[in-house]
Amino acid sequence: MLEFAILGLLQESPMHGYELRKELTAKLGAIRAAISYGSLYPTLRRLQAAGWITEAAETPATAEEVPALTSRRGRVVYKITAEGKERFAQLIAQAGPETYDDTGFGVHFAFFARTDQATRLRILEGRRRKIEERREGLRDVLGRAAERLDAYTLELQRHGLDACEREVRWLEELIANERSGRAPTVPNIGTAGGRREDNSPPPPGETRKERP
Amino acid sequence: MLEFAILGLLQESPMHGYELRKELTAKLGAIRAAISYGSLYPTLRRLQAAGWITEAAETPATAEEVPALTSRRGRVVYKITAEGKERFAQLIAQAGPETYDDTGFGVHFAFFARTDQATRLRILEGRRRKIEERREGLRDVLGRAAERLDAYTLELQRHGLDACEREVRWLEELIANERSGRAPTVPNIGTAGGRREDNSPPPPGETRKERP
DNA sequence: GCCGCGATGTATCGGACCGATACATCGCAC
DNA sequence: GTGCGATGTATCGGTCCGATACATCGCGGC
Repeated sequence: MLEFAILGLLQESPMHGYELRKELTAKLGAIRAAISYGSLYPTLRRLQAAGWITEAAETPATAEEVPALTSRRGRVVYKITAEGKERFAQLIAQAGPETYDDTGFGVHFAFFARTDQATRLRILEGRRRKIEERREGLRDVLGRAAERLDAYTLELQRHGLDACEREVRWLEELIANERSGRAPTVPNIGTAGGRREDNSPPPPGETRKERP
Repeated sequence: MLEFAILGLLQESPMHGYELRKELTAKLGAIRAAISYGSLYPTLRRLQAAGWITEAAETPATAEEVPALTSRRGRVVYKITAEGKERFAQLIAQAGPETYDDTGFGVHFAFFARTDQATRLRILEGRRRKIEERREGLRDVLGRAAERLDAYTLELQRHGLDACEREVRWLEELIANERSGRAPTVPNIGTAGGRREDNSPPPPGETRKERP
């Protein structure tokens, strides 16, 4: 999951660890609290070892060989490699069952702008099925085993059931939107500078559903 | 978290691993999918080593020394010890910040029937504060940094914000309920048999809020 | 009669991720 | 001129998951 998110973010612009964490937190704020350095840095090292990202020099090589003492350990900027982009595409393509749990779905959804429409549809439907299953489970418990559970546990189930029903409706809307081609996709993705080299789908224009 | 849930469940009745997992899944179905054996069994061993649970013999000692071959490895039933109950009470009392994240809160809430009212209130308010913070973060992103993010990411944030607002309202209701003494607490907790030895609060009678 | 198969049941292993902790630099307010 | 919060990199122990292995039991189909 972290691997996927990092590769996705670094395609927008090179970043160092701290920045990466902030962006990740902003982008995934709806899903999870904040990713930990204890997983971020090891993952970065792993991705680098695999050749999917590389370190980019911070100061543009004009340093006159001076340091050696004070050992000046500046920030380490990472950028994605061609292999990394390939890897990211591959991770999108093989969206498996783990893509449908809460975190997995959220992270994939956050990068839907870099995902082709067919895969978007597949993921949305997989997620819907999973939530429907959870919903049925909760209904079963609330129906059959209600008297075995205390009032607080029941209230928890009710709240969970409510959230499930709500998410299914949300997913239905998104699926209908995808099918009709009016996906909520925004044109400009990359950072400032106007270079446009991502494989995002053709932008069919802003479409927002109005809330009644 | 798992430790807490196991100690809580075993206070209702002795159980073996498989059963424990099923009950856990039923009770926490609204929170998480299903707990893994890869964490359940090691945790059971840890709790046993700490003296908080013990193995209870499955067949009531009438086995006539026969086995030794076929090695008949039957199910292992665990029951909580007095120290275990103490540990559980202690875990409730020291409900810290980790109690307010999604999983932690859900698990604690599921055992509110074994939690005193003051602690229930403290946990509900802590959770509310945490969700309010997340909500503010999402509002910030949707307000200030909206143009930096693509339409899918924005939609994710909107959905998350909606869920936050809904949960805050839910928590407000629960808090008001607690304050007025009309907590949704059910009298009989333990398994069949009528033994009543838990420290649950006095049952003020079923109180259900009607949905308009 | 026996064969498969799904439910029941215990267990381990590698890997992902978290929370706490440590430590260093920079700018700025007091 | 000094403390302090933001920026920044890094490790360690521990929790939990997912895959996998393996054994038993009851039941229906052939």
